[in-house]
Amino acid sequence: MNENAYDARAIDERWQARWERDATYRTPNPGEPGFDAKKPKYYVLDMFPYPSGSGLHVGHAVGYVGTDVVARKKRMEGFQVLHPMGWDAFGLPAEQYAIQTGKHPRESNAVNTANFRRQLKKIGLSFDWSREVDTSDPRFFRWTQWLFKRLFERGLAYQADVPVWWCEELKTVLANEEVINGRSERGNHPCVRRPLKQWMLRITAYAERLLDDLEGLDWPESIKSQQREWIGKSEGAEIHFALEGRGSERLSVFTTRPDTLFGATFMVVAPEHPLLKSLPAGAQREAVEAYVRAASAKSDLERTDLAKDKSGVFTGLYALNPLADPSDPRARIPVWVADYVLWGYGTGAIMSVPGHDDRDHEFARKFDLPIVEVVQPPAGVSGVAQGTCFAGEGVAVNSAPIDGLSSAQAKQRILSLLGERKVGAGRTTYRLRDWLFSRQRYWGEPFPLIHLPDGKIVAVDDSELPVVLPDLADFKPAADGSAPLARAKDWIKTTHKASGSPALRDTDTMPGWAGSCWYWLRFMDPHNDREPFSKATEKYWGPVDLYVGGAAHAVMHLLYGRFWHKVFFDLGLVSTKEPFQRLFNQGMITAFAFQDPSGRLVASDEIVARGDGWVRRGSDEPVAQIVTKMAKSLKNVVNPDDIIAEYGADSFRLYELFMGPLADSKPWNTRDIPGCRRFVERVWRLYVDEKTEGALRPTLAIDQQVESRSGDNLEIERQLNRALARVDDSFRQLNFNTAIAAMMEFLNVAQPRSASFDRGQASRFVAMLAPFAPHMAEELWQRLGNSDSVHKSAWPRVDASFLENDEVEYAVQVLGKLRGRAKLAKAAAENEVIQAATLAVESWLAGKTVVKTIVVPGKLVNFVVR
RNA sequence: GGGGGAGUGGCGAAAUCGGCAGACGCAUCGGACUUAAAAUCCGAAGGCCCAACGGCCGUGGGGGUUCGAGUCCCCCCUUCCCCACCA
Repeated sequence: MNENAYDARAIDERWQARWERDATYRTPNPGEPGFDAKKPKYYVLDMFPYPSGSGLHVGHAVGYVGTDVVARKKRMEGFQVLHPMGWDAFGLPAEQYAIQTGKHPRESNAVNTANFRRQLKKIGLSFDWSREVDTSDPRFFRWTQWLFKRLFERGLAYQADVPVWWCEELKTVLANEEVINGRSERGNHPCVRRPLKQWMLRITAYAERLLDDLEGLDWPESIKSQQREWIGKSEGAEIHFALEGRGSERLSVFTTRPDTLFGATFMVVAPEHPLLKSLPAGAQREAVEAYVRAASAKSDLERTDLAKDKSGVFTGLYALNPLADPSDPRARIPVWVADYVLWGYGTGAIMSVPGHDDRDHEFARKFDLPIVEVVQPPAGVSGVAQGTCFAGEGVAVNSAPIDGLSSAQAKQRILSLLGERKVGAGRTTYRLRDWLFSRQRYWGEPFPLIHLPDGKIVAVDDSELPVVLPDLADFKPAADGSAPLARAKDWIKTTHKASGSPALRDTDTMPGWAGSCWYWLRFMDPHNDREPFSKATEKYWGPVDLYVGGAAHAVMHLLYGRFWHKVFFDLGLVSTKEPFQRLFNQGMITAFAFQDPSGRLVASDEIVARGDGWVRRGSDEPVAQIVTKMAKSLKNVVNPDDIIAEYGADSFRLYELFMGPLADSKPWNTRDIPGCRRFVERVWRLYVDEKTEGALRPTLAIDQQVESRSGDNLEIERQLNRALARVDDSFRQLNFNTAIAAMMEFLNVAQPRSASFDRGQASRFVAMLAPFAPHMAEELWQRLGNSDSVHKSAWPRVDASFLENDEVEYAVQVLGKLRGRAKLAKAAAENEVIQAATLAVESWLAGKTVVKTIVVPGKLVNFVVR
């Protein structure tokens, strides 16, 4: 085979092996050999993957290719770049697989991570593999446990009896976030609520800071707003109502509209409210008990789905408006129970103001309860007087102490009245709940906690970490919900180091999120066996400068990670308040799928192209092309291995980026890849003559210094600088599609002028290409006679003097429509421009009067005529 | 119901500030090279009308601002993602 023919596989393999041998992408830490304190740092991080059994598909890879391009360019620009990769290895799927096969999850994890590592290496990603971490490795989770201990010591971890989501199929407790419409997020199995003793993390203590600190972050606005939504801060008041005939017992409610207090015509408590457990015997009590029983049997799905149709029962109790004149009959308010009031939010009880709250309005209509107007809407807006509900702000009416005040003033007034009488106060409530942090599962970090004979729970000594998982043959949770670790009888028994007394280990494990709450810190100092990471490395590397991943993690991972990070900040372990300075969501890679006329999906491998459409193989039935997620069931999943085998890693990388901006979701189309492959080959032929022996085209072998450029060489130089400027620009929005287009345009100019393409230009173009097509760039760089890696060379700089031509072409418009063109010197004066433009559109101006002339220098002339 | 995106050729997409819509690529068509094909190179191509010169229309739809709108404003439609009785 010809030495000079482009051979993607040989080039990929040669340079991947060389990079590995030379540790080209190894990044030293402060104090290590090779560390250069003068260089600025840049930490570019991918959301590390869960190493599933099915391997990477091209959708996972797009983000990794994007960050790789960033990392490579930053290195060339003189930054010390931290760009690591690892495995988020604990979690349910590995365990489910283990239950089915009887194989230890550790084994399948080793197989899966090996496969992921192999796939990533084939893409030519410049990770510093010496920093690889695996959250299921004891050397890693030792520190997850150590950090949990710090939370525990701070009182941020506590045990509580909570009604939790229990999935019978998975035999586990799930977090609120893992249950969607009453079914498990993973597997879509039905879930029910059930009280169990669980470990909770007090994330609510950080709600305010998690909200406030979003401000300074360079994150997509949509993610910030999702986090704000999730934290759900609302300001209002807690008001205590006395209960008729129940002595000092109070019913407390939370409201954001204390100004509507006098419009409360009934109260509603959640079915779980303790007040309901002490009702006097009688018909009301029986009705309430029946209602509560029915409500608890309902899944959340039913409770929310039936939202349109409100249900409820009168409890027989009356509450008393704390600010009303007791002789006013309106002061006596009936208390109902209804499941539209949620026990988990606020106080689990509300004052119902049907005139000014849509839900209360609906309830009042259904049960024929009185509706009183206490807020007069602005003129022209309909309200209670017109038989509708008005939820906005207006002027208080029918509310003796505040009549005539605006809603805002009225709120203040009511708050001070409540304060004076000690029947309420301002209160801020968050939708965010404490985080249910324990699982009754096998494949997770054991809690580093032990139970003493006196019932106390204490952490094990730091020297006893890690608490490793016992080896089990059966990983299944028990039918009663107890954890699999409870069956490891020898493992459970231990000794309290401080007192020497016997103790039992906690048998719960942490949820899949635990490792991902701090892994970016471990990457900074992955081999440290005295601490999770040293202060010096954190001070140097933190925070993450660019964090790239899917929007799927908008809330949970990013909120949990921020929470832990803030705790670390308070403990003095980290020097920044926030872990991720810039967050970027890559778009989803979708794929084409096909639908038959009835709308059913047809697997892609059953489709053949016919004419300008598609038909199902072996039939004339036309099918329509649609865009969907990549899914096994649609048989439209694309594996990068196959693409790389056919086209090479560089063409694969270029296509991933050329499809569109990194942030956009866009459909994969393997048929488009040859365009990128062709680009790669054309670049190759610009440097290498495939028919002759030399390593380079003869013109490039000569190192000619160009003093003053002219002709084709000048044209190439201009296009090179234009391309470089566009490539530089593409790093702001990570729309590398435009960078690649610019390099293609350069090629279209340089190729026909290859005789004038000089060595200096050739070097700069290879350098520019290096982040995108690193293998071929390295090969050409070497052929240009360099001994060091192109990836350690300096990023070329734009010479602005070549960005513009001396001659510019003006577009000439008449009444805003393009009618002609005029070539002019760049420096041409305005009257010269107008003169030339007039000439260019003479026939369009004939017989008309020019009433106005607009000149945009260097671009356009527009004549407004009559 | 609420929040956030998106809608541009047959397809993926470009288009700093409001200034030549469709760059770049795919597919398509034509040409060169070849015994032939592939590859490669050169060229055409938004739609409609026209023999042609050329003209008209055109960025989901309808209004508006402007000399000029894919871009700004108002209304509407479609679609994707997230949250959904949070008082």
